Amino acid sequence: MAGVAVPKARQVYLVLRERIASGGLPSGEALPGEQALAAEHSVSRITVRRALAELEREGLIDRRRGAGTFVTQRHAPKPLVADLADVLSNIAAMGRSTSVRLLAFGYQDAPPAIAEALRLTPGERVQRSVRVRIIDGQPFSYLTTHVPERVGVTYSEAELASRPLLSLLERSGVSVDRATQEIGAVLASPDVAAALDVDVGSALIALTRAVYDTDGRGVEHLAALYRPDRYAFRMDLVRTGSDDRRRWAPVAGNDDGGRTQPATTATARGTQSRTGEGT
Amino acid sequence: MAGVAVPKARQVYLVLRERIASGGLPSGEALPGEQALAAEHSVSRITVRRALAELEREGLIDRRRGAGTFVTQRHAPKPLVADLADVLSNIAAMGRSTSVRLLAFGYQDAPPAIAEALRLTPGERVQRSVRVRIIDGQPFSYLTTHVPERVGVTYSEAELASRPLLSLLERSGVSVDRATQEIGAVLASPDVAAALDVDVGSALIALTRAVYDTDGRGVEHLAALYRPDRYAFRMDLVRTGSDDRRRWAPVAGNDDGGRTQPATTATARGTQSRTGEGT
DNA sequence: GCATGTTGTATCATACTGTAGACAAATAGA
DNA sequence: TCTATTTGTCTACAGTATGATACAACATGC
Repeated sequence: MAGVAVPKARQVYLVLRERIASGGLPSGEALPGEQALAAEHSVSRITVRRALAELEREGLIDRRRGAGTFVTQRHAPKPLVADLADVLSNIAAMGRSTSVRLLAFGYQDAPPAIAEALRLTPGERVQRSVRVRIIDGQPFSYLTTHVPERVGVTYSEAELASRPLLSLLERSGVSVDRATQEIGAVLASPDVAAALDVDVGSALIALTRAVYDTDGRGVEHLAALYRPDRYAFRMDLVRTGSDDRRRWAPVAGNDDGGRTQPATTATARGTQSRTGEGT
Repeated sequence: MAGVAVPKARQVYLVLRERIASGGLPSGEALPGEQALAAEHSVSRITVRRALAELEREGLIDRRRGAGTFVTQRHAPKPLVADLADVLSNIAAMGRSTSVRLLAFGYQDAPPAIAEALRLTPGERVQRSVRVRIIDGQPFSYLTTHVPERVGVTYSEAELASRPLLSLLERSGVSVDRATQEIGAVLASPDVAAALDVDVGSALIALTRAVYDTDGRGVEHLAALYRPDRYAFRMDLVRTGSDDRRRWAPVAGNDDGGRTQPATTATARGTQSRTGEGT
């Protein structure tokens, strides 16, 4: 890691921000003193102060000379929660205003990874588009799609910017049948960070989806990146089966966009590890 | 961001590492020259060289004076893939050797966020445990659980380290009924980073789950963090419904662990997923 | 009041980060 | 062979990050 290390001040900043966001340090709560934080993280007090200064600049904490440092009252807005059992439904059904910004649009040879996922012949032409989805004026997802050329030519650049891609495909006569998606996590690269208005190196949810028609041909490949503070996936499960074969089954998506939850009215989000032990 | 910025060398390093891992730069492919990379990222050549030096140290690239820089052939091992539709089944069924390391165990007052999620009375006592799950000798998940004291006392610390928590609960007479889980992404804090053997500030998948019994009482709260290079969630969907009410339905977890998939050559390699209790 | 603990400020020293330029050494291709 | 390109190495310099220490200003509780 020579030369590419994360500065200590940033590490302390990240830990404290995470602890505040996750509720580990409730609103109004006093933080440990700067000396204590310095000892806890094995850094100097000045380094701790840099981290605290950044948190204060962002309005997460309130520092009062002689008194201490306190978590600001104002709660961060809860992220939009999408039910994974019905991920592909129209997000507009959730009653939020969304818009789309088209960042790139064009045709090219299919990258190897895309061609493999969509079962295309190597070197086949695909349409590539990059879109940013915006909710209530703030970007929350960065979508890169690849579509085989024969499918892509059935709609225009303008249509892509205004209508969901899936509905465009079905309008074009594609009989969408199956999809496989995978969820992971990645760090924000500079271009994505700029588009989503986050710092480079922020954590993002990564969703990769391949959609197939009834003939098993790939018709869409989606690589989506979501801001975890504005978007999360939820899934409700019920325990089914007899005693000797108990297992879990997903609660099928309902049409209110997943608002009817069996539990958790206030989706406690990101309940994250309360530090301490380990190593 | 004064004082808590990510160094440029690390940004370049992260971007290139991501591009290699994602297949954007296939094995054997030549990278752009150092001058070109410097221009592309708007940094000096020396900064680019620092990033390349780190990539070379990790064995991801091969640099040859006079020739150029090339992506190493060796493929990174693909992550273990878990089917989200059957997430809570026993991971042992995957035919991989897993073990657990218990990092913390004790009783305490319920943190506000936990109490809210499990619908506990404020200040109720809970059992807190921190475990790291290891597969094939390598850590891949960091699990923090909170269980109401009345439930927690029915099993011992040693049992927690050796058996899935869910089976312990059912053995204790708890009638597990429903669960809600949410997926997001976070950055690794120092303690988690050490336990999972990753750099501080790495991206991790965050899964938060609340489990309830038939009376709607919370019996378990799990906050799990996964290394995305060793673990990912997958979900298969089919398009159902008549033309006017088309929507997606999850493919229920079947007992071949979801081997009957529509596609996903990319993830179908060999051992297949049933998955991960508590995991 | 006054002791204590807190944050704010200042100083100095050291190491790390980033930039710029120049040149050497090796490779690949004409 | 010759040329252009690429990586390897070196020097110099400015700016930033981190650390150690001391002291000032303020708040709280006794």
